[in-house]
Amino acid sequence: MTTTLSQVAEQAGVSVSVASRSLNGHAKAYRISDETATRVKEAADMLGFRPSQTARSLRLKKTGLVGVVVPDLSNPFFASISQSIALSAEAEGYSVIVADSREQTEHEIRLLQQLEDRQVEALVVCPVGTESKHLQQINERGTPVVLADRTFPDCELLQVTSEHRVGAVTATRLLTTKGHRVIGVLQGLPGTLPNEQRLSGHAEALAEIGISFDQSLVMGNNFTETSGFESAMQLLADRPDVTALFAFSTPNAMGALRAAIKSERHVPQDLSVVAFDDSPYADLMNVPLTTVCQDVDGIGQLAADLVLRALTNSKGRKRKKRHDIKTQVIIRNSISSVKD
Amino acid sequence: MTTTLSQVAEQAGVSVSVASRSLNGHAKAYRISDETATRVKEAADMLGFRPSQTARSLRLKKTGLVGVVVPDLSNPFFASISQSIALSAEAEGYSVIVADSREQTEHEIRLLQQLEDRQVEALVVCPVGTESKHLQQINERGTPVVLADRTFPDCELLQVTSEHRVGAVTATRLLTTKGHRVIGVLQGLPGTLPNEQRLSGHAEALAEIGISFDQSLVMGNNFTETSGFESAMQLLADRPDVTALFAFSTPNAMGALRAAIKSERHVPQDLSVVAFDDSPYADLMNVPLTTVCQDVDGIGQLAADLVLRALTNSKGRKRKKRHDIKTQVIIRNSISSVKD
DNA sequence: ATGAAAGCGCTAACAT
DNA sequence: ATGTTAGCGCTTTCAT
Repeated sequence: MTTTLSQVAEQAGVSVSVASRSLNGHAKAYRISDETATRVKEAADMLGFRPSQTARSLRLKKTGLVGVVVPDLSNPFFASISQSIALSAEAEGYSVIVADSREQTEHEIRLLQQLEDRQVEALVVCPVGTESKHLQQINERGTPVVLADRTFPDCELLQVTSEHRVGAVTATRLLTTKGHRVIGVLQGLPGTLPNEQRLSGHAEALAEIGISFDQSLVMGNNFTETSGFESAMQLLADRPDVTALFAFSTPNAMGALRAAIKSERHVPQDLSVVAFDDSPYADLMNVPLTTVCQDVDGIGQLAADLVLRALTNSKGRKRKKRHDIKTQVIIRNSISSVKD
Repeated sequence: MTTTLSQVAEQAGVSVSVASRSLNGHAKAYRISDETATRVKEAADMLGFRPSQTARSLRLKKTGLVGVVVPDLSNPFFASISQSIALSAEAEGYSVIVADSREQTEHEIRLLQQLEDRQVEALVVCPVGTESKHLQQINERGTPVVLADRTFPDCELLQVTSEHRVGAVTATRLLTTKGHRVIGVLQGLPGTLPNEQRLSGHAEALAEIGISFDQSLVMGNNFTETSGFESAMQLLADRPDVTALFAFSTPNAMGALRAAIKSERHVPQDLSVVAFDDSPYADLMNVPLTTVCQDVDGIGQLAADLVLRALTNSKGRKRKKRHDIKTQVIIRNSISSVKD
């Protein structure tokens, strides 16, 4: 059914080695006569020969495969990152295997195992959970690993993420300068670095004006809309003195807007909202959202860049491990001054 | 560095065949003593043996790979489809290679070639362009191809898409029953089946009330926001008598909303808008959008199902080729009665 | 300038 | 119950 190299060789009346060399452009390096080379190429064309990548991979110990593991491919943030990797990889002749860990460490581990078995040459992972040991092990075993978004402190892997702390300081200042003093926080997944750094940035901005951080104003367990909605509902019920909300993700913020509607608070008159991360349609919302937005493409492209560089370059090169990508403030209309 | 089967065999003091059979659960089929089997497994564990999928693939002529080709992975619609395939495939032990064709046929062809060379066992493609020949050829050469979203008439491939025509009839009726007679259409990519079927459904709904379809009311060249915005601007300028817009995608609709703002028309008072396809936040828009929404997960899951079935089942089985997934109307607040 | 043959790591048909 | 060996399709060393 499928044509093999030896059939091409036979058709062209040469040996497999000559056929291989002719087709791989090693013709002159092996001083194969032009005439022979052409004959081989014609035979290959005629038979519709396509070299088996599987056989090649085995022989060359090079699969041309890059693995990508994300917690939720339907989340536009991770979809964009996957796309960046895919486009860069394709341009260099690599293919990318994507795997969706469904936010669960056990799946992540299983998928990584699978990818390692397939001998991907490098991995980009947006990890779940708070442990990086398994990732470091893979890296030590020889498959370069690049972390994106969810990174780890004290970790020797290449990492790309946003300036979460700085961004959160900015966001909170946006509120405090308008006089807000009781700010509810709709957090994402506790324990993840982005979440903790944003919390710490928030606390820092509060400290600047002499307010101490109040843990009871922090609610939520996930970057999802459900978490945002439920946290906002509870916060608005428990703490009627809250005048502003800081949502840690776009879905969190959407949940907050729904909660505001449901509890009959007008944004921004009765309640101010600021979100970490932007949605493409944030300006078309019933309340145009003020956001501190991440450079998603920047993160994806840098991750892609690092991973491909890891493939090409001398393995042992020393280079910067952590990369923190700047965020950008977009002022819209979801914040008002507190009235006293 | 990496352990091979023969090292395991040596360590366990058996031959490679026994090692292979023990580890693949063929122990009893080959009446290998339990004791031996255990010894092999222990050796494998001890050495951290992981069978090379590459070698396996070559030997078994089975790569365990499924290819997915989409026009734009950052589009939530295609991201969801890719996710469905990935999740289903992973559950069956397959891995998926995703490729992004950037809406260009030439890229699509190149990527498909690449995937075929990698000997993926099946393909799900959301094709670009109006030609299906290359896809049919792949299918005939032995790699089952399932088409999703962008399908083709008179095509023998398995296909999954929405009921575009029916959905469009519904959408247009939503407008005509409110008295709208001059309806602008913001179309997507002309020539694609979803686009043409929606046009035809639109014309059909107009015909029902004795209006003939006016081609000059149709604008746009893409499913993007830019296309939606520009088409709406032009339409509103050229045809001041337009009272309603029918947008063929969520991004098209967002463009329309921006155009409405820019040209100082209030939706729905001065202009009604209906969109084909829903956004998760459509209800939080400044104008909550009335939509005819596609069952994205339904499409993805069925496509995944068909493709995995094609791998498992007897190849020659006769089954339904085309699957049209129902759409659902979601009434919100972007349509008003025409005032006369 | 070309060919023979080894071998990548694995499975399975064929011994014994 | 276990071992030997061919071979999947390719690249490359080592002849010639």
